[in-house]
Amino acid sequence: MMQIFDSVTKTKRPFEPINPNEASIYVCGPTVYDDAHLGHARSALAFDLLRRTLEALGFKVTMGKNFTDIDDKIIKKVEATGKSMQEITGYYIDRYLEEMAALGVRRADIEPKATESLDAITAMIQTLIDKDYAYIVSNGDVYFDTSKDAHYGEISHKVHDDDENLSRVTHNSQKRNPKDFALWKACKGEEDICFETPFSSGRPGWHIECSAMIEAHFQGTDEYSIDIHGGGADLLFPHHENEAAQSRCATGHELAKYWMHNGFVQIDGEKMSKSLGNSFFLKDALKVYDGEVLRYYLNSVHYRNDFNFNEEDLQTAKKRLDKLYRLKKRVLPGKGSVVNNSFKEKLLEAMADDLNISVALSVIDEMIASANERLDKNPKNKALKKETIANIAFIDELLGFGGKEPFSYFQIGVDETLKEKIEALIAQRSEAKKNKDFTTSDAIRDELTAMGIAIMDTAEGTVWEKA
RNA sequence: GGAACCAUCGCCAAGUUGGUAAGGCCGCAGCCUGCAAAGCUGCUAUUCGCCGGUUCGAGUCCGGCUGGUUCCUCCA
Repeated sequence: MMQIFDSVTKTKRPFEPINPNEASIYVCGPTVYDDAHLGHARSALAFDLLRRTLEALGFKVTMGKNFTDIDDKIIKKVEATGKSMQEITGYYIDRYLEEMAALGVRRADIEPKATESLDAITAMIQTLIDKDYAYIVSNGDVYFDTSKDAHYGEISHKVHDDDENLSRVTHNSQKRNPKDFALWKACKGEEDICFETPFSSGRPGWHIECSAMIEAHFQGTDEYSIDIHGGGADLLFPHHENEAAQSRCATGHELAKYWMHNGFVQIDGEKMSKSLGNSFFLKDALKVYDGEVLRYYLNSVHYRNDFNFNEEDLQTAKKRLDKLYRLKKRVLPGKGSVVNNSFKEKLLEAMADDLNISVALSVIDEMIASANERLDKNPKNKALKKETIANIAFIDELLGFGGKEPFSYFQIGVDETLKEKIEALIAQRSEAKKNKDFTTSDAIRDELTAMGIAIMDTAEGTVWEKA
């Protein structure tokens, strides 16, 4: 039984989907005005793990992740660069998908964009106006009236207004209540990007697009539109609170049965932010580190915890992944047989417990140690080799790592010229070793070490790895 | 100012319903090796930020304190 920590009730709850054996998930995607950073990666990775786990447990998963492609920041970028909105958003969407693919994140089944969902957005706003949950002010802006929703605040538990807060958000608006938020922003000038609607010419507010897209793309039931709504911890308020309110008032039922939020990424103990100058863009990380190693590292801490990114821990994570690939080298070539049942069950049990990745990784480490031990005792254990191949394939399917050909894994970043040089040196060393000329063979090994190449002598000959 | 979360070995990090501390990295000893590396074996927290309380028994529950982070404003 899958257990999910629901951020609204703040408890682990058994996952009982609204439709038997199916799971509908909607995750808030990026606003596409800039490159994705490690925080985007972590969120994408966390929900990729959720999706894979649910699928492994037998659920038919439908995953949606949106692209916010109308937004103040995008408009600013249009003004700053002179490029069209489509050029900008198209570029960053492509980059996002490319970079997430490098991390092994599977594409969502539904990837709606705000610009392609204007009918649904307009319809939902019109419904809210008709039902008197929303109002139009003189300049054409449309606001949601939070005082009309008795359940407003129940998602984030932020019910009470204190005077301090009121003074911060009230001014400069024709809002009826301080917490009311914009569903639709009317055109302010020629520079604006505007769409025609019955209420005014303008563009959607941030929160409404998710609600509208969920209604447009998911079936839902009388009680809920989707099973799980996810996103970064910062989205809980106001974004998800507002989404929940709009959907509740427009549809008459709750938006999601479970709400999940992932923790933040910090860099060397500090919040990642532009003002601190320590934003770590994924594209830069991928220049230095292999995508699979990054995936392993970013997923190695439970999704709800804050994640402190640093080089040292990443190298430690790589060492752990290396061990899996070294085992894979020992058991290949050959075809996999059947996954060890107890191993599979332990892995699934760990992941079913609100994605307990730490336990899952320890189960894998124990499998690796056990297989190595038995292989030491009996290097020709074919059945074990075949089972291990199957075990690793299962890890790749469930957790998304371990799928590469092991020799190429250890040779990432080594070009053909260098490779030939390394292999020539190894051949020379083998020759020297054969002649018991250990002075020469050790000198060659030192030379390889200086090149960042580690070698190891095995029964099948000398193999090498890029350190 | 209001609210939430977190604090476990040198480092990273599990530990729902209280019952006597997973796993990885590092380190030490050994096996293997020409020597290494890799792999394997063994060792490495009587203790879970601090102080009280509840209990036969608490890392796990309650109260207080200290430290860190986050949200309340665009944000994964």
